[in-house]
Amino acid sequence: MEPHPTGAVRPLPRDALPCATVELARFLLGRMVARALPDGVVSGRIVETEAYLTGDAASHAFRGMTARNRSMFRTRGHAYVYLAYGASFMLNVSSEGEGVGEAVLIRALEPVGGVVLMQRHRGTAKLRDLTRGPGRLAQALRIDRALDGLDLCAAGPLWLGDDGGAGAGEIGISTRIGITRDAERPLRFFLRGNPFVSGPAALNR
DNA sequence: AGTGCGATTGACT
DNA sequence: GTCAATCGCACTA
Repeated sequence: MEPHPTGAVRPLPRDALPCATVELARFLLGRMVARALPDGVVSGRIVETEAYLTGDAASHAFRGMTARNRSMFRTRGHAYVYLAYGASFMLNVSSEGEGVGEAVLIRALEPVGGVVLMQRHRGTAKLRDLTRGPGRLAQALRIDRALDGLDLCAAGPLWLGDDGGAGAGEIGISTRIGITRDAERPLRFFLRGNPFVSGPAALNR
């Protein structure tokens, strides 16, 4: 199917999302994230994800539910947004059922719609610097803690979508980036060869 | 109440 | 390639 001519991003209904976290992380590759703002809609294609699982020492939910991570425990398709290193917001999609603390981190997008807006938000014109990395894409889409807990399966300020474009392509797998505990698990997924994937080249093969 | 530490980024050598 | 900024949060006492 061709991308919709107007660039519209149809929301993905919840029952289209795989329940299992690793399956969801792979499923989301090639799908869209769309953000509605007063000046227009900004969107990008997901090219890199990571899974955070139950019993995973790298996960924020490892020690149970807290005020920060409670959105991870919602049923699949809800936003878990948190601030990392005091400066960068991270967008996750909750997975599994209500009460299970698992999620998929969106690590990189390929810019699709509203590039001029993204350039303004990021303070750079360079396409490759707009949404390569979880903190960068959050800034490009103006995602912050106010969106934590949002349902991403319906049109609203932020949603997951399918524009009918780009089939996923070949999926690469590696260890996750920037963690120290449970660092050897192959839970990072990316579209091989896509220039908007973050991380060191050695992990992108 | 105090402390240590990040699911990162951008500036710099 | 190296490295410091920055602050909310979870943990200790």
